[in-house]
Amino acid sequence: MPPMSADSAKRAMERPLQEPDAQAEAFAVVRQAHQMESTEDYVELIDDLITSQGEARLVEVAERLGISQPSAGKTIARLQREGYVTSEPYRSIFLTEKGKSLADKSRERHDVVYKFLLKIGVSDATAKIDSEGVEHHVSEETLDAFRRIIDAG
Amino acid sequence: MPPMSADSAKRAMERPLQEPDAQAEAFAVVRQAHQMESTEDYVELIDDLITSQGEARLVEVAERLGISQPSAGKTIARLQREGYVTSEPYRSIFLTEKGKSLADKSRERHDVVYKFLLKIGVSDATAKIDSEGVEHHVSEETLDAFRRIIDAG
DNA sequence: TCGTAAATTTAGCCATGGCTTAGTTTATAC
DNA sequence: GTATAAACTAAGCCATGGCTAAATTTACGA
Ligand SMILES: [Mn+2]
Ligand SMILES: [Mn+2]
Ligand SMILES: [Mn+2]
Ligand SMILES: [Mn+2]
Repeated sequence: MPPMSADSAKRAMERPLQEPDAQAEAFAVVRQAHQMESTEDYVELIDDLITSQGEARLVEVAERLGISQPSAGKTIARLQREGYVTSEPYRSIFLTEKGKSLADKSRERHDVVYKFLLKIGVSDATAKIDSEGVEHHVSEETLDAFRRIIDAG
Repeated sequence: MPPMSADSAKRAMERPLQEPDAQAEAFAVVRQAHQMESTEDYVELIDDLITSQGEARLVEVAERLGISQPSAGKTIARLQREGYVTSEPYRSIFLTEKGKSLADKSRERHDVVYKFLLKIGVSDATAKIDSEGVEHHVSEETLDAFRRIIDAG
């Protein structure tokens, strides 16, 4: 073992390692969230497009995600396999019950995060950007804390 | 275009779509964050292990990430290719200057998120879990807002 | 010292989600 | 109605990050 610097010794005292199991569990939760992340973003976007424009076309989904049409199309195919959307070749995309319900849940959570960031003084542009990533990693407990602050005055 | 429900009409008014470019940019930022995410988690963990236990062994990195040793080993190999760590076969893992500096930056940001969650009333266990994911998606602007709240009273 | 256990590496599997290029179908404008 | 443009699909590439099984190296205790 190499010798320890004064700073390192101090940091080791103030910031002890977690239990291995607890730490592994936290990373597992993050991996699980990432597995759902693109599904959530897609169904939320599809639902928003249907609401705002009457239908969700692949070309618009791809443009708003900032990826190529074939990439978006491949993920839509997975979502169809998994029962979140339906669509026939060359036609627009629809949400199943399962997809609609996930979209509603995701939008609600996304909105809480977005409004919370605005509430604590983050700019609108930054709140939009940060909430797009953060939304997938907040537990119900944290969302409740966010809601309390949104509702406080 | 199918007809619109009353709820949908209301939602379309209250929650208009973003500009396509702005929305695409937000998703691009999230994808960029995800590209750095495992790198940040690894160097932060390796640095913590070196500080607390004198060295970082693959077996411990894998255990704390909750993944198999070969999976961790493969990512360590990438980190070495990219200049974040060094290690010789069957030996422990060291951080380069680049790796150490990323570890310090990541730990600082992680700690801000963790302390912020505690401050707004989230439990310790949940704060540990949520901060592990959220840390990668908070901008400097949002971190400053978090710091203000941590420092307030 | 030497045999066994632990740690590490190697090889190869899989899913996801990016990409480009080229072909096909549908929509539009004249 | 038909030519052209737009939208979509098909095929195939790549990197990441999971996994298991098997080989190899190192560490350790008797
Ligand atoms: Mn969202
Ligand atoms: Mn998102
Ligand atoms: Mn994430
Ligand atoms: Mn993390």
